[in-house]
Amino acid sequence: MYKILVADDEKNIREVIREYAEFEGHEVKEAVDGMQVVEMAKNEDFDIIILDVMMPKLDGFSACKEIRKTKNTPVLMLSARGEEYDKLFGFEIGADDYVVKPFSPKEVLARVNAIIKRNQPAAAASEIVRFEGLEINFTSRSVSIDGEKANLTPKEYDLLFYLVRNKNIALTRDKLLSEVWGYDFFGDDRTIDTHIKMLRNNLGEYRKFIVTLRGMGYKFEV
Amino acid sequence: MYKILVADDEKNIREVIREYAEFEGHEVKEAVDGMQVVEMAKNEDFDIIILDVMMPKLDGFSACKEIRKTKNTPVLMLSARGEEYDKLFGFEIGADDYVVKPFSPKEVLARVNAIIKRNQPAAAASEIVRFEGLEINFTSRSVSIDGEKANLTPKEYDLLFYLVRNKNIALTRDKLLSEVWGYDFFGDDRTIDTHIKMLRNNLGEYRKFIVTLRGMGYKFEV
DNA sequence: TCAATTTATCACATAATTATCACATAAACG
DNA sequence: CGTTTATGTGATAATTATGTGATAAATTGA
Repeated sequence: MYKILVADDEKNIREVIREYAEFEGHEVKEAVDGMQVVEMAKNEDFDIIILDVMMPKLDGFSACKEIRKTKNTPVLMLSARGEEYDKLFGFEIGADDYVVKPFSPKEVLARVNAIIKRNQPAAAASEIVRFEGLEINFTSRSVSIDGEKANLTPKEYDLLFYLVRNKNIALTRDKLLSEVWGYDFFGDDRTIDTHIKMLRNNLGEYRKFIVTLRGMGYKFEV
Repeated sequence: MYKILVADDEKNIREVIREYAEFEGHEVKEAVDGMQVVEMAKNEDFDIIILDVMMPKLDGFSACKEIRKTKNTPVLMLSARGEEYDKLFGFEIGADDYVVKPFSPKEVLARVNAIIKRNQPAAAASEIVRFEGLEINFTSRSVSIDGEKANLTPKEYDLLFYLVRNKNIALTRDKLLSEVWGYDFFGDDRTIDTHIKMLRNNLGEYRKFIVTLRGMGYKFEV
């Protein structure tokens, strides 16, 4: 069962997707404009967000960009034929896939399933991501650098994994502290800096992926 | 490592895919038209075939159909925007997935990986597994070390078997307790450590396979 | 039942990790 | 430029996690 957020100003579009998705056993929530979908996406974790390109208040592209500032939730774009193909095809705005209207709900759900599967590899398959020579295996809790096994401490793993799971998202020290150290940690902000330092040392040349956001925190940027 | 066959008449398309795929450690062969790809696909076993829709001599749809007469090799279709959407979306011709040009090689490889994983169900577990001189026979519930029968206690067998069945997967103490001891065991976490200790002692030099994941638990790593 | 075996827990030894501090360095700012 | 502020970093004490031997409790099998 997936949690799906559908954003479209046309009621019948939302309904046809809802109907089909619920038939497949998914949970569907709806948004009617770009502002609303951004709001909902920030406050709740969805497995996928389906965004119409043409929406009141905030268009789909901008909504997608806005969402991506805080979450990596997969996004499927819906566009009418002829609408700004280049943006769509370039995947510049960070959408995972798109469907051109008119579509069949079956088609949309097939893509939804494909995207989610791609983003949540089956339990059997190892969950591995790679950035150049930096390979991160979440399943086996291991990291290798140019094929060489890295030896990280527990906090370093936790920190790196969190950064990577939220890659390209700016993370404040507060956010990192509460997510990696736990809400009940009341120590010093600067503790993070030390762990970032150690993580960087362990990552060798791939320390470049960990970028400092002055006055804010850090992010893993690829 | 997968064997990938890329068929496209555009050289730069083939090259961009080859480059990215080889970076991921795959083997890539190329075909420049529909006839050639059918020929190659029939004579050699690939893990996946990437087919452009528009190709000289024989188009991608027909090539796919032709290949499917003799092989079930997964097929990923590449199509330019606007090309016969209906056929594509219907997956009528038996393609496993499709990507619309222009695409990012990353996107293509992500789909390649997804398709291959989907098509290679985990091999049936062999009743006997061997890691160097450590032989584990699940059927007869026995373990031998360099040919010498090891004498494990029931819990040691259970623990070892579980670790091995989940090799290369990080297992928390909680997970081990609930899976090996049972969900209704409410004892001490550290009990595991003692059993790991005894198991290690029994495995001799092959204790190296059992690695401690500090702050987390253990895993069997090969 | 009772001895043998297995299991769970404890206590202590050892090893690894972590948080913090102090100072160095770099960036931002007027 | 000099000042202020933020981040980088080495050192280290304190903390925490794991390894392990001993032992008590539980289970098994004759």
